[in-house]
Amino acid sequence: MTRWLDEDELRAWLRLAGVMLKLSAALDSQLQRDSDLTHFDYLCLAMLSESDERRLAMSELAARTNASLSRLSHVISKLEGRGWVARTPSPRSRRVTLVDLTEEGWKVLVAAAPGHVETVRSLVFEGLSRDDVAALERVAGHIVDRIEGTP
Amino acid sequence: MTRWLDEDELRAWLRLAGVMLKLSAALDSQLQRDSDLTHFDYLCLAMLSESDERRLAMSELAARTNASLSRLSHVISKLEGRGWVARTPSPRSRRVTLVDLTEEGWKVLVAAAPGHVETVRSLVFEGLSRDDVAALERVAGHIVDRIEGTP
DNA sequence: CCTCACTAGTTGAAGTTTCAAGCGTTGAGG
DNA sequence: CCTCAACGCTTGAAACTTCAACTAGTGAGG
Repeated sequence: MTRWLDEDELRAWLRLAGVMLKLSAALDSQLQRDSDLTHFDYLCLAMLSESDERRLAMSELAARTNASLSRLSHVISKLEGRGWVARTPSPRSRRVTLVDLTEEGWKVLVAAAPGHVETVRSLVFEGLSRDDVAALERVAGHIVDRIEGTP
Repeated sequence: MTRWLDEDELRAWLRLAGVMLKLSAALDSQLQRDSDLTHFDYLCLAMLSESDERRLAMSELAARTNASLSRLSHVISKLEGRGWVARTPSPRSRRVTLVDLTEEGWKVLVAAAPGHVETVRSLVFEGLSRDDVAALERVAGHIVDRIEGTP
């Protein structure tokens, strides 16, 4: 027997589903319009910029951006084509590919960041109390944990 | 001057971004595996099934599924090809297209629902308190409202 | 009545993501 | 040493989404 969602859960679920569809669309469209970047492109550049030497192995970057290696590989090829990242073989192991953020890529990220952060602030955090932010972190963390615990 | 996110906001934001990427991927993959349906396909069938006469105009369905008309049109063509929905011109206005859920489509939805609900329950609600559910609804509602208020 | 801006929907191409298959590398066990 | 399964990554095709352009119908204002 299926345990259906009760009334409260259903309302919460529909809103969460709305957030997933609309928020990611809104972020994509702002970044696309202002910086010719996908939200996922942005995430890649941002993760690289925050790592030591601004460089990461493909697998590590895939993990940090929650993406499949295949998706990442295609996107990195695109970004590489634009000169924003560069692939270099790892000296450590010949099957590892390292991705570097180039100076160009860094500039693109720096130029895109303010608009993106502004959008996130205005769509998500504006008008949210401290408690709301804490609850958001707690609940979102819970969901991510459950997903990662169920492969 | 950009107002950056503070520490708490940043943590909450990274988790929320994780939810958007991972939860929708998880839902898609469960539905794809078990019922050969996209989460968006499922939403279309579900919205139709809950409406009067199991029929809606394209625009109305687009609004309820948070999709562009173009995206919807392509997907409805696919579902129509499988015999799960049918397009009929509206008697009210010749530019309106109505979409009906067919008997076949209804069966597909009924077959897919338990597994989908089970997945949602297990990834989202299992282990969440009443208060958490309320907070989720409140915060998610807040975000959706802000997006809809900023077109 | 017209006109014209707007609405509803479709379409094809371009861009993105997934899927499945494949290639070379590594390392644990025999 | 070998072997072979697992790892890290890439690739091409298929599936999906977006984008821009387009058809056609509607209705408010003149």
